[in-house]
Amino acid sequence: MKITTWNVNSLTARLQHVLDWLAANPVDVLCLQELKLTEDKFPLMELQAAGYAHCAVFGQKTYNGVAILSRTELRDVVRNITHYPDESSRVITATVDGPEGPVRVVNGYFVNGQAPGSEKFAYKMAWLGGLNQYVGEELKAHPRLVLLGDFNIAPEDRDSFDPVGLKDTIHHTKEEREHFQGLIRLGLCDSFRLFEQPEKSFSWWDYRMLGYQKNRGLRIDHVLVSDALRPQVKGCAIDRTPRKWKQPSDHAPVTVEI
DNA sequence: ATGGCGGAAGCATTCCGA
Repeated sequence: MKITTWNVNSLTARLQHVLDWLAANPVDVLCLQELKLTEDKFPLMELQAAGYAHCAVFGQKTYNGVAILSRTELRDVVRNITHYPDESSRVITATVDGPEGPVRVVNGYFVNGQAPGSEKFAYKMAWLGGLNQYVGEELKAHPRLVLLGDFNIAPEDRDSFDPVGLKDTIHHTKEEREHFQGLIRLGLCDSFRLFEQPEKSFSWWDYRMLGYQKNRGLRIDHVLVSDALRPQVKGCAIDRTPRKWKQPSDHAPVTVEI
């Protein structure tokens, strides 16, 4: 089965791109971030017509918002993370049935953090602590687990177009990378790195300064798979195609095959 | 040194993203 994560930067603005991409890439599960809409504005009819009969939505006006779209049933949906009183809609969790058993899918839009030392960075650190605790508990109950989404963390220097110039700036700090490793230590692995990948593989490029054209990007969208799922992962890839379309999201979709 | 683009809210301009 194929599971994709994609930060669409407004589902209202990007619906046609999502539909066009799904028509060409009929994945089983699509996890979206930055919907920027409330659930009553979610384009359920259009997505159901595209084959995604089961949609779990955790929306919010203007900012944030996440959803899981599936061809098959979604069970035990959880909105938000426990142990952290987050006012933003950032995490939605559901169980889907894969060919070799159920898969727990945790879809997150991680806090951006703006700049080290800022209040928003402190929020990012606290939120990441709450997320770690939440995912640890989910893993105990559901060993076959995928944690995916927009992590807003470039885990290693090779995940940045300019690791020297951007050293210790947002997405590149030791503290953020330590939190990423904390998730790995729960018993997860970065599925993208299980396979040979092109040099300078990124998932986000700034709209400004011809970021995409110059491949000045970051790899901040990730699919982490649990130790129980790891032996059956067949591939993980970033699809840069929709980033070349007119008025694209600044993020590319990332797909794992299990 | 800074903003550069793009979306939302809402109608001029600000906030926010990464």
